[in-house]
Parts: sequence; C-alpha cells; structure tokens
Amino acid sequence: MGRVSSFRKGSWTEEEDKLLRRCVEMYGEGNWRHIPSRAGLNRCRKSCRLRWLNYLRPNIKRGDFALDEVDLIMRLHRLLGNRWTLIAGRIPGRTANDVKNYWNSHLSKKLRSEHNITSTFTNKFHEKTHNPTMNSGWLRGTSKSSSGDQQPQREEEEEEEEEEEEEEGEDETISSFWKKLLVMGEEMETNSTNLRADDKKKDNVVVEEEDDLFVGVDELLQDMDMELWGVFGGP
DNA sequence: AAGACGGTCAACCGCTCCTTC
DNA sequence: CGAAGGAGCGGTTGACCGTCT
Repeated sequence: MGRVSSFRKGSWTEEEDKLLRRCVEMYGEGNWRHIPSRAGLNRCRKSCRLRWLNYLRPNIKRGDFALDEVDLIMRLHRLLGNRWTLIAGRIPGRTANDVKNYWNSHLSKKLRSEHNITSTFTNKFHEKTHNPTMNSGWLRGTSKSSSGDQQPQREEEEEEEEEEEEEEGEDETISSFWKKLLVMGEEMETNSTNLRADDKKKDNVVVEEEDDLFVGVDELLQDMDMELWGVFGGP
C-alpha cells in the first residue's frame, strides 16, 4: 500500500537523543513499537532501536579499535563470516555496526591484499568460510528451516567435500578441522542466544558474562588457530 | 585556493527469523 | 500447522570530512 512514510529520517538531533534516552531509561529496552510514541518522537521503531543500540546505549566504546580487538575480529570473521552481531557480541563495548564498518573500511582491504599472496589452499579455505549457504543457514541452529533437516544435508555436503578433498590428495586434518568448526559455531550460537535473552533483562550482567565468554572463545580460537596454521602450513 | 577523490560512519532498507494466535 | 506481525540482521547508501593534485 504505497503510503509514503511520515516518519522523520536522517541524522538525529540532540533533542531527539535526549527524548529517546529518557524513554528507554524509563521503560527499558524492548517494545520498540511503543518507544516512538512514548518518547514523543516522530521516528519509526527501527530508527529508534538502531540509534539506541549503536549510539546511545551505555558502555559503548568509541574511537579506534585496539590491536587485540582487531585481532579478535579477524579471527571471528574467519570463523563466522559476516555475522556481525555475533562478532560484536564477543567484543565488549562495540556494536555490530561499528564492527561491520571497521571491517569494510579497514580489514577487508587488508585481507584482500594478504589474500593475493597466499596459497591456493588458503583461497579454498576462504571460499568455504564465506560460502553464502554457510553464512545464511548453517549456524542458525534455532531457525525453523535449519534446525532439523538442514543439518544432515549440510553434513552430506561436507562429506562430499571431504571426499573431493581426499581425492585431491589433501590430508584428513582438513575434515576434522571443519567438523570442529561446525561444532564450535553451534556452541557459540547457543551461547549468543542465551546472552541475547539475558541482554533484555540486565545490561551490566551481560558485560560480565561476555567478558567470561570472551576469554573462553579466545582460548578456543587459539586451539583452532593451531590447527588452522597446521593446515595452512604456517608457523 | 579549489575541485576531485577517497575514506569513514550513521542511518536506511529489505529481508529473514521468531513469536504469537 | 499456517498466517501475521514484530524484532533483528546484514547490505547498502549518502553525507561529511580529510587529503591530494
């Protein structure tokens, strides 16, 4: 019904920020449908939510990314692909939009230039990590479409890939690596779902839990890296 | 000095997923 | 079980700013 939206668009004013902040502090996060009217804002709920999440929420870090943050982003992106909210969830104080922007403006270029000088096998790994089917479905364990019947199919595809790889003469480290990757991805998805549920209850609790998770994932990633480098023939 | 160009970031859009009935 | 509406996500856009020529 091609009605032109009457909602205001574009940059937020200080006054609008103030109204939104006060409203969220009063009524809490969530129920974004009611926030605009409660706050007296002529903005759509999406716009309000985004503004709060990316800019107004407490504990948001601004400014340059630290080296360890960049390192973690690169590792997690290798593991998860463009799952920006999952990646941002492991980096306290950073939003998905921040991470995505930083990736697009800094890291993707860096990666591309490194990409050009890596081996053909590295290319193969990258293709798999960035496979659209994996990005859209394989980690979304809670989704209707991928919960029951998708996984076996994915495993079949994996087996086929593994067979191909064996035919190409690459050792079985690769298949165990991908199996581990799948399991880890699912575990992380579960953790993140739990965190999101908690997120709605209490923000400061989330920060603590995320810190714990941050450490856990980092250790796991270090383990993964050992295998990864083994596969790549790196250090 | 000024126009062109490229980089960054906030915000929007369209789609998918989840929840409720 | 399916439909509808709400919530959330990732991709893309466009304005702004700094640098280069």
